Amino acid sequence: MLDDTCKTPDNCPVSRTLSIINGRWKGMILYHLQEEPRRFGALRRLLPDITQRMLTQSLRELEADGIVIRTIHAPMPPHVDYRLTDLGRTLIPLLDAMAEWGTAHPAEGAA
Amino acid sequence: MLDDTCKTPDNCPVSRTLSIINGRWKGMILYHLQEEPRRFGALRRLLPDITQRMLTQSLRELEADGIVIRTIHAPMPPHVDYRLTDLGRTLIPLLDAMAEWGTAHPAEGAA
DNA sequence: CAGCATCCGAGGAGATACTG
DNA sequence: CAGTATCTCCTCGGATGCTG
Repeated sequence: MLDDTCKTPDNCPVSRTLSIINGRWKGMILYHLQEEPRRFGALRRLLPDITQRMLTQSLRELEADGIVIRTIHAPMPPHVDYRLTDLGRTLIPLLDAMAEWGTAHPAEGAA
Repeated sequence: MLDDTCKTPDNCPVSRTLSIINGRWKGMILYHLQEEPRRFGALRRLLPDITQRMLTQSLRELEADGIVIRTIHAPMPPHVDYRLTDLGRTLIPLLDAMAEWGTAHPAEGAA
């Protein structure tokens, strides 16, 4: 029974989980990091409409939450990649479930 | 392979799923509607910090997305309750998974 | 009881220019 | 290539007051 802990977002596990993947892009970034590490430029190509600013900011926040790790492979020319941490990997079933739900229920409310 | 459909939030099933439960309160509202229909005032008591404005707005958006149904049982004095639709009920496993994840991983990144 | 109308501040998010 | 710095807009969400 989580009712008692779900009076305010700060105490609610559901809200805390959501707060990690909130924002316009984080879900998609995590989605693209599921299979393999990706370079900054690779993510930009996978998400054509994201700005560098939002990609950097989103990755930094995910890093601060312990979800992704940033690895510098070469300083010059710059070569950085991002991969899921072990903690981040535990989110994969959740991402899969969301992808599945979104695929199974495409905008039924808007019909 | 969802990679091709996940270039922009509008096309990404993950993002579309998230867009339904986005915002500060929707996850918690849905959580409290899992078990039984709730009256407006009951939800306010379950979520002491939410404002009427945000509760109304969140419920209206969930209604527009086909996730909850608003039922007027008596016009005067007003008696309204909210319950999950069949579509809304399909979100329960997702909510459970999020609650479980949030419980299992309490702010590890902030450690 | 169950709302609606209005105002307002904080921060999410985009565009653009510059850098090691 | 992989960023940082600024500027700006706009939406989210809170506060308050009023209503059938």
